[in-house]
Amino acid sequence: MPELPEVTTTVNGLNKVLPNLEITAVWSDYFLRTASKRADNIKNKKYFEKFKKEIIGQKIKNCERRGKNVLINLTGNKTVLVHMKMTGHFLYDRRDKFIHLDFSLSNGKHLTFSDMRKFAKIFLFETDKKNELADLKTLGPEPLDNLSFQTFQSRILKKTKSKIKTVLMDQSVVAGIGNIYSDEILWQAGVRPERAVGKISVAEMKKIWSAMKKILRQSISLGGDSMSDYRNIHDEKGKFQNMHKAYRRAGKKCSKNGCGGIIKRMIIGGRSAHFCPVHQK
DNA sequence: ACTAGCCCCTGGGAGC
DNA sequence: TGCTCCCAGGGGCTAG
Repeated sequence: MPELPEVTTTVNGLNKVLPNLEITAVWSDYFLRTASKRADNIKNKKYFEKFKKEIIGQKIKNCERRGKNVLINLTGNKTVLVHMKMTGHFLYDRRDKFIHLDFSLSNGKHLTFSDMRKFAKIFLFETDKKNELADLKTLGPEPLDNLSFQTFQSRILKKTKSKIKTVLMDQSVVAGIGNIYSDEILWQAGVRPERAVGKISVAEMKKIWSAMKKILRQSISLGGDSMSDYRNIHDEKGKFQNMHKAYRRAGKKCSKNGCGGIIKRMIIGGRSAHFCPVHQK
């Protein structure tokens, strides 16, 4: 599912093909069977018509990532925000069975959005109001943006009683980490996902901090994780799923040297957590 | 202010 | 073969 490395991969791909292209038409069928309760989402037909009218004729300036959100900056002080949620991904000049949004571009090609489970959240806002946008201003710092250990630790420790996995996945603490990477980070750091944050030592916290940076960077270098539906904009799979040590490996041997543990699965905060009961303490 | 639990959604896999 | 049931889960929302 798209977490920081996958969204980064998508945005890097989009920035290679989209800048300076004009949006000439927009199509969607999101609202056919899905009536969004939120007025500001293209799943709402009225909103989609307005969205369409406002972006046709605008040029794409560039794309950026903030947390798990894709921001497509357009001319005319407009930005499209896309949260891909579980199964969403952009495709350039490609289609698949689950296209629910299609931008026609001035070079004759299409930017499409595949979203099997239709969980995505997509809306338009005024670029200069970015700092006031609730979806963005509640996000914590970017883990790969010179996030110091001191800052990381102090943000984590605001939730002393909460479980470390839940806190790592809390977007207001640190932005961009979801279920896959929280499992992998904690496996690497040797810390159990259900440990209360307040009972984690400074040495362990440092291991979590450095594992977070290492693993996110490693996944970006592998083009992200395609165990589920994620594909890059050319419909190619990433390779991080081949590196999993914990996520979805319940019942398999822990691959840490000399460990001998068997990966276990448990539910934490309504999400499945995977960990090694031997070397993760 | 916190958390637990439901909801959105649909394909894939297991079981019969 | 084909049906039913369960599972995947980010994040919004509500009830407690």
